[in-house]
Amino acid sequence: MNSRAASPADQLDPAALLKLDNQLCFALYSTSLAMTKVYKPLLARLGLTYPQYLVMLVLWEQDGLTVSALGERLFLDSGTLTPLLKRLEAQGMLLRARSAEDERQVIVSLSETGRALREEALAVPQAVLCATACTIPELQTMTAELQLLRRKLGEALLKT
Amino acid sequence: MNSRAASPADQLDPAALLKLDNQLCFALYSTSLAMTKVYKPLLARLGLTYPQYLVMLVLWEQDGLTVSALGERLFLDSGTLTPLLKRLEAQGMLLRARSAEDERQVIVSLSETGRALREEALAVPQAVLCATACTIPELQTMTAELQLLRRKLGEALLKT
DNA sequence: TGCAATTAAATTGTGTGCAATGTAATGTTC
DNA sequence: GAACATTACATTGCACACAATTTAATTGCA
Repeated sequence: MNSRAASPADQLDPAALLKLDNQLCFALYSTSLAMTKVYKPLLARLGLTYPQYLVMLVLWEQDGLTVSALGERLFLDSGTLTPLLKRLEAQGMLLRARSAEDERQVIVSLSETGRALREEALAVPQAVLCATACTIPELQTMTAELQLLRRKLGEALLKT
Repeated sequence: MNSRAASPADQLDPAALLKLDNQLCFALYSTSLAMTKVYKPLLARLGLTYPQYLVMLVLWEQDGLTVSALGERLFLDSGTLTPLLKRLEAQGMLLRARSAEDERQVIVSLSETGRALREEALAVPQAVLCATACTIPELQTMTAELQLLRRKLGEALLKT
């Protein structure tokens, strides 16, 4: 028998670590999916999916970014962004144009429609805030914790 | 001018709420994707994707569940699970069989291979724990917070 | 200058998520 | 007990994610 006391809740026991409800990864994964479901009806009114909304959020902050700059901001690659941006372009939300200085780059810029959509989007965070049933400080704390975790995971990935 | 002081960090300002880095949803979404990337090489050795791993975690806890019971546990529907389970079955990890009592139900049970895979999987949480560079209590706290948020979002979804 | 190495997007292929629909089995009601 | 509703799963279609590869433009360097 171990010198350390064993218990069902013991988080260092490999078997306990394997339980679904003890795993941060699953809490993260399932909560992220739940969040997307909350956004879905709100964004449907704007004609956007959740990843498309993220792209618009970035462009509303800074217009005229390249695909790779968008990707760095969102942690997504061209394989995800290229078709997504094409759909947004087809909807008339933005324009994609090869850069004149560097023909390899594609500059993504908002259309008038896309820029105007920001006004409609201003109501979205409030509605989500309400759905979370959390206070602003609670949300800020959790956001900061997740950003820190994301950074640590990113660093771990580099070492791989 | 408002009676309340305005500042760039003001979280009640609709424009500030729309900033990408102020949004919990994006922290959640991007961190969940980063977590999946950390799992990827670890699970590749087991021949599993991350959602497939989640199914195996559930079955290692309780074998012989129906598709809908698996779905309730993982917050996924049959449109996601059916093809995923078929792939796991094709890999020889599990068996799918119509229930004798109720022919509408499909019982999912581990194969010997699938049950044996648990031994290999025991090392996975440790490796992820290491990648997070967090202490166990930190992870437990964040997991509990996320589970609470998931519950609140689930309740908000019912009201829709 | 010439050309290999690098870089930026796009493309391809696989595997989810999920809404909407289909199908077959089971319950329910009169 | 026959018609109808409900349930459980499967299927279809669309939109991500992302690894791997391709294509085209730029850079670096001998």
